[in-house]
Amino acid sequence: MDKVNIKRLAEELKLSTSTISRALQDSYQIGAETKQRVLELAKKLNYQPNAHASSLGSRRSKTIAVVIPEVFDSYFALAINGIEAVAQARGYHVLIYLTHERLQLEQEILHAFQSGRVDGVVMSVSAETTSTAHIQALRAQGVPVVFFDRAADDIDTARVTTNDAESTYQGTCHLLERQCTTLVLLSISRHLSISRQRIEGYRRALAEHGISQRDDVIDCGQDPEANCELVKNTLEARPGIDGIISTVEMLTESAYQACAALHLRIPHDVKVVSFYNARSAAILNPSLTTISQPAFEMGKTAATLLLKALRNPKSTLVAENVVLPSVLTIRNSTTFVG
Amino acid sequence: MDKVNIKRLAEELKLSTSTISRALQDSYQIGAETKQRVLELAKKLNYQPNAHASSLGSRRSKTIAVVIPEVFDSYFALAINGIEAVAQARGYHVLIYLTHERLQLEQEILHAFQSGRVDGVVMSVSAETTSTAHIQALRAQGVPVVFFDRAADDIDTARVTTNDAESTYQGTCHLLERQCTTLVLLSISRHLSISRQRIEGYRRALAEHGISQRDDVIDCGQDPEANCELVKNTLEARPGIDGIISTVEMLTESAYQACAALHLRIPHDVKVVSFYNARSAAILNPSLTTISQPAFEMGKTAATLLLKALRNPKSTLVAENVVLPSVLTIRNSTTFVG
DNA sequence: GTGAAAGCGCTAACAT
DNA sequence: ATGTTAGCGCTTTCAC
Repeated sequence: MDKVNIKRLAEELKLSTSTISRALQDSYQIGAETKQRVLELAKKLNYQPNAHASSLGSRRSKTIAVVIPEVFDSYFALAINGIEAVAQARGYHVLIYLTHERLQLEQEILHAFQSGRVDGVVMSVSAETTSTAHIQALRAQGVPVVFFDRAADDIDTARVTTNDAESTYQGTCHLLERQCTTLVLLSISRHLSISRQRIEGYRRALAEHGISQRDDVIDCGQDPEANCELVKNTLEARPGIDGIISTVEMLTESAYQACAALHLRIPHDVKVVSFYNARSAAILNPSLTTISQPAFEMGKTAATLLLKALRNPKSTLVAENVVLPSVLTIRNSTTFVG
Repeated sequence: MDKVNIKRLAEELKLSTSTISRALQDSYQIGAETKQRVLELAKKLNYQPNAHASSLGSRRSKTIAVVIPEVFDSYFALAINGIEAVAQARGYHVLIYLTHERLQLEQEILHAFQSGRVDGVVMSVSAETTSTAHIQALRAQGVPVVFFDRAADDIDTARVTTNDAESTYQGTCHLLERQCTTLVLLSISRHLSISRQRIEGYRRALAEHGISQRDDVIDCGQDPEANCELVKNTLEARPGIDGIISTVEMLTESAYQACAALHLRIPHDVKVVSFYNARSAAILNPSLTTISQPAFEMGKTAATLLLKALRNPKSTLVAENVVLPSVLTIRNSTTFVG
């Protein structure tokens, strides 16, 4: 029982390996009848093409990499689903790499991609990513990169984002319309483009309502407990706060728990709106007013753009910006309580 | 500017390609000084080894596959983190495949692994997986498979599970101790080993409390709305129900919403305990009593077992069963209300 | 429409 | 400690 490879098929059918190869690729040069025979024997012998040999020979791996900070938030979990859906449909494989929000890891990962392991990359930059030379270097090697959600501003490539500024603006306006007078915004990593955009939308809403605040952006970290403390301390230090807008799903928990610890009732004392994608929003205590990003679609779109670029050899990925809007869903955490 | 490969390095240093190859692999046969020179030039020229050529030549891909049903539940998201953590630490790469709970997809995915694309597989079977020939076939080809969470009973290999029966038993006892008299258990796919185990633990608890019930297992599907309807209909049809135990994170939402729709108060009218891993458990309305699996550790352990097996060529993966206990955390959804 | 042959870039005996 | 030499299994010109 020899291993079944292209050579074996060739021998059995008294054809050359190149004919077999072409037949398996459904090449137009091969006669229908021959194709038929090849496919039949391949199936009969349970032939499985060696992916590495194929990649080596063709210089295309049919593999894309997904580089993301974490998979805790529902956002990235849902985005993976979207990416995987289109990849699977097109016969592509998906390698997952987590940067754990560290620039150095991100650099190492991308650097290694120069080996040709992957044909392209779909990524969301880490919270630490200020310098982007590693991304540029990869692109210079001809590996296309598509950003989704968290993009690097200074790189001209396709990106799929949501209307960060606008949706935060809407969320903030919503709080203000519900009679909030003093707000705080929970943020991570201010040099992240999306963070800045969200803050900008927030500020614009405040400005339009004639409100000027200072020190109203709380920079949180990765540790939920520490963040909870941070929020708690802020709420204690400035008792007037009656509205919280959280820009990350993870921070919702900290906001709720900080309020609980201080016996502040939501929405009575403090109203909360959060970027949030998990279905649990509806069954929180109280149910949460959310800004939810179309995570699945964003992943799907990013992967689609990448695969499209991969189709023509001259992988020309133009600086295209697809914006998929988030939706504000009003629930009890911002109910007006006269 | 030629492409920089091992041959190029060899020429520049006037060494053979094999010496370069060995030096790069830190072989003991190579002199320290030579190694030094090779590594320096490699770095200087930004040499990146071609992963496919390497895999082809060595017949080892340094890649493992993760095959899971979905990434919606926090469980799998957390498990991915665990798997990725150990893979990254050992220089392995992680390919993600989603079966979307479909046996056919799972079969196709595993079948394709016979090509040598991956060195091993960490998997959780789909809800439809009754036949396991595809898994056996892969193992027969010498590709080791480690199960985590959802294992196939009839396959003798390493598996990492939680104490499904025992923890469900505990959760059920907890409900009974809180004076519940009529329970239902929300399940998916009864032929899944873990489902059966959980049901068994549940039944044992009931039996020990002298309770015999019928038709108390509700078989849910993948659609949250449909599941909600199902739960609602059951609660309506049998008004005595005062305790729900949900065996899947996703079903918690359906349980909560069904209760809300019927104006049943949790925990007053109905108490709820659920397998649940998301941090949001603490801020649900009411906060949820959970049985939480050590998801990250389970992923980590499964990957560790796989990589260990991969180290010795004779990939002997014995039928070893690592059980990491879940923890019951009591919150308000099961508070006793006299 | 099919075949011959030269790689793809690296690994791994086998030599020395 | 280093070199020689075959592959690994497939793709892809270039012939016919």
